[in-house]
Amino acid sequence: MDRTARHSETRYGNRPTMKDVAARAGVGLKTVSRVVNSEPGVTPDTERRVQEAIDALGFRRNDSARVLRKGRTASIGLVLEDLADPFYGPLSRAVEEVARAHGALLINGSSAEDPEREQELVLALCARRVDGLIVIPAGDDHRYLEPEIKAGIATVFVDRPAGHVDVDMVLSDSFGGAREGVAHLIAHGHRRIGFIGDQPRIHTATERLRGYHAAMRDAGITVEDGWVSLGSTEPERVRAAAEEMLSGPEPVTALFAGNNRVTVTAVRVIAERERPVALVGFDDIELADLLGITVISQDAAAVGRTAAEHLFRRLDGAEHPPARVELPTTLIPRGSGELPPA
Amino acid sequence: MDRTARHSETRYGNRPTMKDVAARAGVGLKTVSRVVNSEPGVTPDTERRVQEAIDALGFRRNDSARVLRKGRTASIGLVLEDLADPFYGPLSRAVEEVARAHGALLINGSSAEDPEREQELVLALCARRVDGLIVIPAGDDHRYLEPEIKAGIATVFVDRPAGHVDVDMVLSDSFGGAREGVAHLIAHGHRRIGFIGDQPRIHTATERLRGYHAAMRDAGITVEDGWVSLGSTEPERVRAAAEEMLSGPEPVTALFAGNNRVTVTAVRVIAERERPVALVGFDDIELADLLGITVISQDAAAVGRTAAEHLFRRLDGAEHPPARVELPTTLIPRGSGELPPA
DNA sequence: CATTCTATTGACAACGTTGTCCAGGGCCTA
DNA sequence: TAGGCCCTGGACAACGTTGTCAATAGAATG
Repeated sequence: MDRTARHSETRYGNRPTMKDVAARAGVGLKTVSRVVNSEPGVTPDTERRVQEAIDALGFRRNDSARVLRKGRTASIGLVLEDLADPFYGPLSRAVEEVARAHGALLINGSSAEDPEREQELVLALCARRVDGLIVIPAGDDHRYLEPEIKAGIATVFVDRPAGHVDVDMVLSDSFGGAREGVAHLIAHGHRRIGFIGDQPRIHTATERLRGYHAAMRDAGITVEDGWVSLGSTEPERVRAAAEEMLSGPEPVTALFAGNNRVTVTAVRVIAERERPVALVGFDDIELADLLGITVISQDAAAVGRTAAEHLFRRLDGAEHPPARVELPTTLIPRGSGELPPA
Repeated sequence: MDRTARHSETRYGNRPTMKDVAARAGVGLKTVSRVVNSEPGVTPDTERRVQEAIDALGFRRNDSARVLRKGRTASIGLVLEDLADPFYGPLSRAVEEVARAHGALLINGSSAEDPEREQELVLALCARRVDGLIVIPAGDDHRYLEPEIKAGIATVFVDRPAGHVDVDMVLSDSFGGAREGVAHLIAHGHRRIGFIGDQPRIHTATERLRGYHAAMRDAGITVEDGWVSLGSTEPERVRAAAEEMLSGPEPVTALFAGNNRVTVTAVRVIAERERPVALVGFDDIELADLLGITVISQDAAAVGRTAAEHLFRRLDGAEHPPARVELPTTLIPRGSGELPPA
């Protein structure tokens, strides 16, 4: 028994290869390759014989080998925070659609807001030689990406900017959106307005807080201690923060929620209270219309689509310097943001 | 200029390989491989020299080549219906977590309920030689998978059964859940109950309908024409169906919604009406507690986790015949299902 | 000091595909 | 009928990695 046979015995599955197809069809290896890739230069008769052999053996081209040979994988990587978050589902789906239109597959990974896990995922994707990367960063230093980018892996950052590397970015106007939302509350008579947001190391969280402060300053309102709370978006934490702001002798009369998860918890807390509390949330939520929740909406699908289109433009050879796109947000009044101060 | 050089010029990116690292470190190719894979038998000094070369060149192992050599890709494929659907986000995330625990990456694809697209995706994943597949089928004939399964690609079907192939399946108890939900409405005094579900070619849709019929039969109620509507879950279609059932001289007093998308639209339609209409929906929805919607809940994360664990058990060598797991559902009463008939 | 043993290292083939190039056969033209 | 050309098909190398095996050097042993 020669070495090859011994080895093939231990292999898993043992699928037919082009060589097997060629043998069965009585043609050369390259001819099979030509048929599989619809290359010209094969007589209809030969093609038929090859096709029959392919069907009979259940042959399927091994894309790993193809990738190795061609250098391109026709796949892109998407690293986001949590696929289970309703904001990222549509974003991911939009990326997938664009990828599909370009004949590429999508490899997905969730960082769970952990910078180390983000890096681990990104590098694993690079080792797979994905053609491009779309990253919603968890960390704030992405110098580890430099060799990858230099090596030609196109990269687009989404939702939050990249740290210390010069790449394309697609962001939502967090600052402007939050400012508009808070100004909306002020326009409806509120002056004591609370802000509950995500952890301060997350860029969008601080941007939205900046928008809050800007709106307050514009209205000449001094933000008091205890009106602002940044931290995890765990329901318990948010609940505690909200209840704190809504209690005491001089409670806030309105809340601005820094993202969809905060909004959900805020709605619950407010629903339990007697006194009405105005609320504007960043990010739209399903059924928010029925609950009458006023939100600052960002179009997750549009963000994903834009990012993916940028990426593929790069892959198709676009050479312009890295661009930073900022997508606008929309205020959708539905009632909760138009309540007067109690 | 020789052929190699000419070719490498046209290559994209041109990353350093182990050969380059070896040359720089002044060692043999295999020694680099050993260092990269933490294999034993390398002196600390050599290892340091290699590591320096790796860092200096920004080398990253090419996993495509590795896969080709080793036969395993350490990646699994997940084909579902629509990543943007809130039911699939948590499912997908759960699969990802299990995959991560096994050191595998997840490749994702949405079939958009199109059987052809499902097949296309599945075969593309097979060509990538994913180690395993988790499929939420759109079509009802999966014989095209036979060569793949025979070739050793482990496969688990989720949410809906496979057609004409014998594989592992993880399902929710659609029949039992729907039956329980409808019985719940009957127990609260309803007899005229409408059922709005997904397209009849989708297995869960017919199973849930079967559950509806069973509950009605158990209660000795004859289902009248016009109480049942299966079709697309587009809001317009569902809205039309609901309004039809709720109009006329003898309207239904309660609705059973066949999935989350139907529920959402049903809630909207009911909210617009004066007369209260009872509602039970299949699948839980975010904020359903605040809206007081009674649902039959299936744990999407548990479904995903179970499926992924089955898959990896197979990949680890489990040989038992294909199993069919059915996960139970839970009735969560929140008000809408406990309304008496108007 | 000769000999055996072990630890370290590298040469080489192979994984399955695609790009390059050459051979052979048929056809056309003069 | 000879010469040239085009069309089809196949042999071969290369992609970057890992498994196998052999070679070398140094240590240990007698």
